[in-house]
Amino acid sequence: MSRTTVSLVLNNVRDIKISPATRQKVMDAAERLGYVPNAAARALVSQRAQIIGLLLSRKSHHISTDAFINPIMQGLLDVFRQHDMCLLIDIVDPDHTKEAYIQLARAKRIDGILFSGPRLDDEALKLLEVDGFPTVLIGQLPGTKLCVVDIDNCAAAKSAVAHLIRLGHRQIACITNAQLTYSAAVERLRGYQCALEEAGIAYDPALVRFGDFTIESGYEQMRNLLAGQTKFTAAFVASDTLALGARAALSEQGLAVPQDVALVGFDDLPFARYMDPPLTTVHLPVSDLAHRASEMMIALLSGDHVPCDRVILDTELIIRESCGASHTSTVMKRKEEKEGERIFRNNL
Amino acid sequence: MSRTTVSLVLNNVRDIKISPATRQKVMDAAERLGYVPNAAARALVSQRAQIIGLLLSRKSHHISTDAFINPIMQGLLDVFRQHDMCLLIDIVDPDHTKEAYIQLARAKRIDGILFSGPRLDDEALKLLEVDGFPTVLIGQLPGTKLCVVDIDNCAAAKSAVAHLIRLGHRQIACITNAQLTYSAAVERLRGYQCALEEAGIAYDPALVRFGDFTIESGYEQMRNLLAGQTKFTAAFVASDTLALGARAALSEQGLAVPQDVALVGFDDLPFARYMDPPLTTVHLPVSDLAHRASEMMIALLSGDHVPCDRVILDTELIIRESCGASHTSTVMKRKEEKEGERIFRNNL
DNA sequence: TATGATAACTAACACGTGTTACTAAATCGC
DNA sequence: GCGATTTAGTAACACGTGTTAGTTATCATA
Repeated sequence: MSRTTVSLVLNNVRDIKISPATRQKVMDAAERLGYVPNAAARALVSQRAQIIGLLLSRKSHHISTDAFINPIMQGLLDVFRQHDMCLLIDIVDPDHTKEAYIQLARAKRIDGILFSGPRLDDEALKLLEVDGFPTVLIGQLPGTKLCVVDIDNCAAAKSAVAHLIRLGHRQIACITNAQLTYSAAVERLRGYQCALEEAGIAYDPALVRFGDFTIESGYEQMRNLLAGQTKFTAAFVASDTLALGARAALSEQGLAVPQDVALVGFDDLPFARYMDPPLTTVHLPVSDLAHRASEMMIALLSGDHVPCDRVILDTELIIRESCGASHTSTVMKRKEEKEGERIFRNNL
Repeated sequence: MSRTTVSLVLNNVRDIKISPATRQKVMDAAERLGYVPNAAARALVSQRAQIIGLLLSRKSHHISTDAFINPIMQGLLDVFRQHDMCLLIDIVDPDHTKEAYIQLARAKRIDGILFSGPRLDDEALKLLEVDGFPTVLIGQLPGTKLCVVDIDNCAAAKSAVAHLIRLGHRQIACITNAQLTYSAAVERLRGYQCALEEAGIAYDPALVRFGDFTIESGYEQMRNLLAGQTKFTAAFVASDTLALGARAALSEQGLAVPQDVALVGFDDLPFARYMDPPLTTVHLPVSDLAHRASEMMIALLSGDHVPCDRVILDTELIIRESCGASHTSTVMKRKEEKEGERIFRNNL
């Protein structure tokens, strides 16, 4: 019984004639010995590592509180499992070696890259495009030909702020989710500006602050806003994580939400509905994003024609109580939330 | 100029004579071509994949809200980066193929396994032990010889509950962080029981509920407790994530924290200090856990003698306001938190 | 100049698999 | 009974690297 026979049997190669007896003998032996083909040898000959890299483009210390990562990972693994793919994770921190992830690609340690949260100033990303390395962006990047799976951050943010305007607010503060090197932060800020403009409200930089992914930054920036001269009756915080910190800063100053300051978040993280008051926020279809991204990657790798290289998923404005638009009684509010929540689809 | 010369130069092999001119020529060419040695070929010949697997032992849908994972990943990557190691992530869900992760090991796709949150009924783990595969548990497992990095869940839980007792509470409810198939859940429950026992309080199963990692389960189980006949004035929720849900259930019923029900959590997740009121909780040195675990793995792989195969890190009870022991004014509370927080070291 | 030592480089093997081309045995058609 | 076809199995190469042993050129020494 040769090595070849074993390979043929274990890989279940079609249209090949192996007697059932031999086949069974091979299976038995493999089972008995706990034999599993060596991944490196297999990768070497097949030119496929069967590993996809998920690259998180943000500072290392921002990973801890990033609630976006987990559902993405879960979604990816769900799909990968069905294709015998593995998931490798790495951080792309501008403070580290710039081309670290390019090396992963060139060494063929990974077959493809899912790139989350691209930065506008990431030069290495362009290298990937030149190399023609299979890449899917989770998030957008102006002027790239790479595959993209994302939401319309601008439209989503606009709908959130428009909602506040609809409720009568004119002085609306904004805290971005991150610095403007991150494309999502730029887009969400732009949505804020668009909503103001459409309502004929002048954009006032004194009401805008820049966060950096963390709860702390939400807290600090809200304190900063409150310490400023310009008054506001509502705030759009472009990340639920930061909204949590912002709310803490508000109640620390004795300000009630939504009575004194109406609050709207972004992301609809799991805790948003359990905040006090429950947070009005933009729902991000994180799970869908992950599924679409991973399926696009699989298609890219299998050489199939990729039908659409630009997927923009719908978001929804989930209206809870932090914006002051909900009027269900406090006691029963959460019980009826599913019915009580009003949803505005942003991309119809 | 042969392939061998290139290999020698690029790997910076010591005690080998290569003329500076040749050396430079090699470096230049590599730079120009963007050459990076093929990982699979390297792994095949060196018998090292340079990849460590982080295995998350919990149900797939519990990954989303598990705030423990991110800081662990961050800590691991910090250490791995210095050793040219990569991080591969996978979920060990009892509903999937049991031996999926054993295959990763046998295929030598990964050099070692960091196993987070071992379940008592995981049979495959014993296989790893038999195989002698480099493994470090993050969390404990009775009767294993594997390396362990963990905290003393029992002592930590005990100190939290003892604190409530010290404040005068006698009817103390408990919601576990997970089902009792997870060793950490068992230990935390045991800590709760020990504290009661030492104070001469009878253990009442009517005051105990079992969570499952999610905010929802905290919410549901607290509602369940409140709907029960047995009254309580305090609750120990063995996970901050669940505590968030529990607090929502309390305020939904018009119960104030800590006036009506004192609350103590576990984990000291980033949001704990920003809850309203700030959550008294047990601080888990997550970052340390990750560092110690990864360093232990590196030592294991380098064949060094591993000095200690069982590292138990200290926890601290962080006293904020949800337990009713803090008396700083509400307005200034967070500002003075760092000084105002009282800390009890659990393992001296 | 002959001898040995050293510097600089290379040919050849090993790693464990997938795959192709080939051989031997068995079966079939007439 | 004999060539043609099908069935079952194998030898040999390729994948891209690290490494060992070996081969020239260069140079110092007696």
